[in-house]
Amino acid sequence: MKTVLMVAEKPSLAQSIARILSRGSMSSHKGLNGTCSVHEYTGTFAGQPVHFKMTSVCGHVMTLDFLGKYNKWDKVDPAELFSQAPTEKKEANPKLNMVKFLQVEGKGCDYIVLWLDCDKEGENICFEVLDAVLPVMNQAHGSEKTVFRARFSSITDTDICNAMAHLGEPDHNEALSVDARQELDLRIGCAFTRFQTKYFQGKYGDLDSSLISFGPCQTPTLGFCVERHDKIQSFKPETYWVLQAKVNTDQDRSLLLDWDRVRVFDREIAQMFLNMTKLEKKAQVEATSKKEKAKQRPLALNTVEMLRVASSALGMGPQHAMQTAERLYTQGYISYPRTETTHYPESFDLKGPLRQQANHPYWADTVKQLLAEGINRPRKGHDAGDHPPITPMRSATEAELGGEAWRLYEYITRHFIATVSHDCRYLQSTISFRIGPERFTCMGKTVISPGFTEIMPWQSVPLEESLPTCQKGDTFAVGEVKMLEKQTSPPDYLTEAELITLMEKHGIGTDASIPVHINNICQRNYVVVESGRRLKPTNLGIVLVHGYYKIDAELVLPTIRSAVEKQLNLIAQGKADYRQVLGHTLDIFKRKFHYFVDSIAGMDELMEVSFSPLAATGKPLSRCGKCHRFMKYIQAKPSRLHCSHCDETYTLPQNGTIKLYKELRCPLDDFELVLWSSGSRGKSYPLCPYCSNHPPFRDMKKGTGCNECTHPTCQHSLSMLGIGQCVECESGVLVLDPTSGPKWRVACNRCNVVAHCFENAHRVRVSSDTCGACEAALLDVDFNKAKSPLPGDATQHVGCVFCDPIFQELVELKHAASCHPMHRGPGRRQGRGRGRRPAGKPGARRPKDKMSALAAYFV
DNA sequence: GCAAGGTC
Repeated sequence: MKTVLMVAEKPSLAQSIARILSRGSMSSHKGLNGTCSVHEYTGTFAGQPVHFKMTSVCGHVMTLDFLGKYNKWDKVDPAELFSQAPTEKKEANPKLNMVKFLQVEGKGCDYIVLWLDCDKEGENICFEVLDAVLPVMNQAHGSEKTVFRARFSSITDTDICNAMAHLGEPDHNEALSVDARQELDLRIGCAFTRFQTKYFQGKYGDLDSSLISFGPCQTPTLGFCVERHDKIQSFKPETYWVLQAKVNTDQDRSLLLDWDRVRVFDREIAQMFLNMTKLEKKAQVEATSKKEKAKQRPLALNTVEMLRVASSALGMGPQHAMQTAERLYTQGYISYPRTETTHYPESFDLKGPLRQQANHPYWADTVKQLLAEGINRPRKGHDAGDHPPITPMRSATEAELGGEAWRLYEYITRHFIATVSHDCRYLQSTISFRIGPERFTCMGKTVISPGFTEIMPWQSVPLEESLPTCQKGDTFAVGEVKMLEKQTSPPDYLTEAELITLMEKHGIGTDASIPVHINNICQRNYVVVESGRRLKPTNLGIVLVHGYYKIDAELVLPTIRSAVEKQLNLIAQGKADYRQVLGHTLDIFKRKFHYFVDSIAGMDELMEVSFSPLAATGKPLSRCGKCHRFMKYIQAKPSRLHCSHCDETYTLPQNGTIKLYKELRCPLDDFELVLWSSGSRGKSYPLCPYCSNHPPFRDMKKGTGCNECTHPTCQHSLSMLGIGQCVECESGVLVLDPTSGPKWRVACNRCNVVAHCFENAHRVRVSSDTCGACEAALLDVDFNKAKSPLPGDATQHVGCVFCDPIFQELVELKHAASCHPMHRGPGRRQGRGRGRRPAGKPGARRPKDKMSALAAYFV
């Protein structure tokens, strides 16, 4: 029997589609990556009995990047990224082992049916899948077709079966347009980002952003925020005047009337109108009207709308809202949360999800009534052909979900119930009055039937006192007419919800990527989220956008993205050649880039106003090994040391504090060492600013401290302070923290394992001897006389922290003990070693003299 | 260290 491989875009869809096509009779198992499942069943295909294997990828299989050597920022001129630098496709998520997985499942299959999402990205993934799988599939017989594309617009039985019955072919042009998009985004984004970052970070010390990024989506996103900022800044309040009249109604109440002219900007004129109306004692009714109006129930919920409401009503950022929604989805509480669709397919079972809510403590009554009286069909929305609108699938309580998840779930559920409820109907009454020559109006709303506003009370028509019943010609006594002086007020900063709307309107990002772009401009310190989730641009954000405007406004305008997308669509439609469009667009941006580089002084002028030059930033901290002058410690990200005499910058590890380390110097370069420590777990280690940026040994990585330095004799090095292999990670070594006394600690030099060793010891040294059982270095400990834990009056003890019975009592290496060879039984690891020996030479002792030690490291 | 797009 032949085998048909079928591939969907994500595991959840593979399952739903397989369930539909197999009519529920399939057997499933997890694939080798633990994420994707394989669903198998038998059926017929092209008139023959076959075995079906339905599985999925996880989004894109591949991602585009430059060849490794072009990712060295110091070695490559960003201008090269436009053409010279070759790109390669890499596995998007190496942990998933997607290519291998597809090949294992695809081996020996005869046909492949591609069930990827029916958009351009999906079409592109089709070819990524084919690249992986075609080489291992059975060869076709003669001219027989083996590759098929299923096109579907919803995940319903009829649509899926229909797609299966009318298979087509993958569209190469659509896939190519995505290839072009990827290459453009990569080359343009990286070139501008690297240039800006290096240029400004090399000049200013208080920029407070480790990355000054640029991108075709994030930059216009920032642009929207700064545009609003500029409007606020340039706003000039204007004074205006309003007439307000009160009339006394029969019921001994008064009624506030609005002036039909709304407002005037000339005080004299307002005064004139006031004088004229003041003469009049009666207000005459000129007309009355009553109109029945409806407030429409909401459209079914899609991602972008959910994100808007999450931000504006629930105070949840889009990134966080998406994470929460995804959790609700994987736990089965809601349907797939990433969808553009606001329309339920005809066949969608609306009553099922509704019934689920019939006993919910908060809305059981509303739901039961709807079920009894019949639901209202949801309004006709937009069908993007991806997934049904976001729908609650299972009832849940606040206690079950907790906090944030509950609030989002509650909103989703209320919204869903609202979509099948009736519109809110109300009566709008209007009375028009004339007082002297001026007209005034009074409006009132009374609810006829609340409809969906019952389940969405925040949408309800506000309760108002009802208007008096009257008719044309009636008169009321004027209680008071007064003139109010008011001022126009500036707009406020853009809310996140408004930004989402703007992005959607201009086609900046997609439902899945909008949260990412907003998050990016926050993380890069271009904007900060203020109360009410309003986005206030920082100085850096403002200067960047003003700089783009000054040099080349297209770099920040939302129009450039859509112009590029138009070109890409031509590729997709087969009306333009992929190479030509790509080459042409890259050429334009290359010119823009060179112009930007040549004109950067224009942006620099703006930077100068807000930021201080490197030399004027920071506090003197440690001495440079070259000129022996103090270098300044620049705290703003990326934190670093700057020697203004040598004009050199030395990057420091981030997210920790830096202190001078006892004025000790590195034996290799004479730089004064600094002590890096992280707050949370009390980890710290000395670090040479020069070695950390220019590692002296081949096996020392850039950006590391003395605890990874393999200097054979320096008292701060891994060689001297290392004890043994880390208890958790594979490559790390536990290193004594020489500054940690009196509560002595050892810490892994790779992962974040920190272990407490001894208290009440005034000195701890790492001995040159190793443990006979596990090869870890022995510790030589001098305890305080008064508090020594040792038997008798002894204060000194030498032993292995893992194996010595006295030390085992004291050392909090609980985790370590359980996986130590002595307690673990026959294990994989041989000895613990101390990591400071060259690998592959078990049992090799540390060379005793310096020369042979150096020789060992320089081979 | 960089983009934007999928998805987990």
